Amino acid sequence: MSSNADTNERISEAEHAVMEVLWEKSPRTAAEVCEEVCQRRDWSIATVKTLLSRLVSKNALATEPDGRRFLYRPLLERGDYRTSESRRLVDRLFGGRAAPLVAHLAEAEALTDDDIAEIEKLLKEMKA
Amino acid sequence: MSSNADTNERISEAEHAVMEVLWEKSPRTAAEVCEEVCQRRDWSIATVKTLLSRLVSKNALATEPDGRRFLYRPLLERGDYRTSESRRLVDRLFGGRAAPLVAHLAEAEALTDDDIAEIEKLLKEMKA
DNA sequence: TTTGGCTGTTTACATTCGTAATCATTGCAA
DNA sequence: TTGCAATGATTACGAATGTAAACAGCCAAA
Repeated sequence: MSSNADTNERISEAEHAVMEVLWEKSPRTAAEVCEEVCQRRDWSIATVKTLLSRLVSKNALATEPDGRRFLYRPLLERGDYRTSESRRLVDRLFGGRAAPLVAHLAEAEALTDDDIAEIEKLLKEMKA
Repeated sequence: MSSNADTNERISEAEHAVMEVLWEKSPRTAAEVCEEVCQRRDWSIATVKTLLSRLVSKNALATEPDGRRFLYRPLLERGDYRTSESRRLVDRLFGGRAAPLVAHLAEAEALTDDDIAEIEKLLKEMKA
């Protein structure tokens, strides 16, 4: 069912990159998060600290003190985030219906044969 | 195959609302666009004019003079926009694979039975 | 011919976002 | 004990966005 911390605030793309790191493993310090993303995104530690703060004030992350620094852990769950972002897209672009999205992906050839097979299997299982 | 005006610039959500109106029917004047969205989004005509200008400078709309006003028509195609936005989401949230997105929608119960039936039919047709 | 509306253009202004630099505190090494 | 290094907090600042108001040009009605 997935939980719900009241994360009404919207999470930006840069913030999302930080969330991904913490979803993968948490809790972590700011420095540890930086180790994971700073090279890839060409960020400085300062940037990471800013993003962490913003995520804390948006209630997407919780902190626990560890000596004189913080350990950060997600409050917002990855599944919930995926759900809300997916829903936003479907609402905005496909009138709220998911089927047209899949149709579109199919037409746009964004689906490989493997994807198609996989999705069919998924749907079959769903109905069972 | 869908065409390609070089619309590199990102289109914001408010701008997208304007695009939808013009995708539905074009060309239209600023006033006509306003008729369609101003109530719904609680915008003034001034806002619509700003958005139209920004879309023109982003190469998403073309104008043709009609007397002393402009008629606006889309350059960016709806299908292309949907494709790029969908791809963005899939890349950002699902590692670039569409199947996990569908799986997620299914798990999140964002798919109705009708959706599932419809998607199955679509996929079946695709393979044919 | 004057003037009132429309039109597009220019300017405005508060928020959010991306990306940091600086500041203040504090525990640890010398 | 004292100064440095690490860490969170505060401040910064330009670009994009949402949302408009002000302005300038011009056609049509009076």
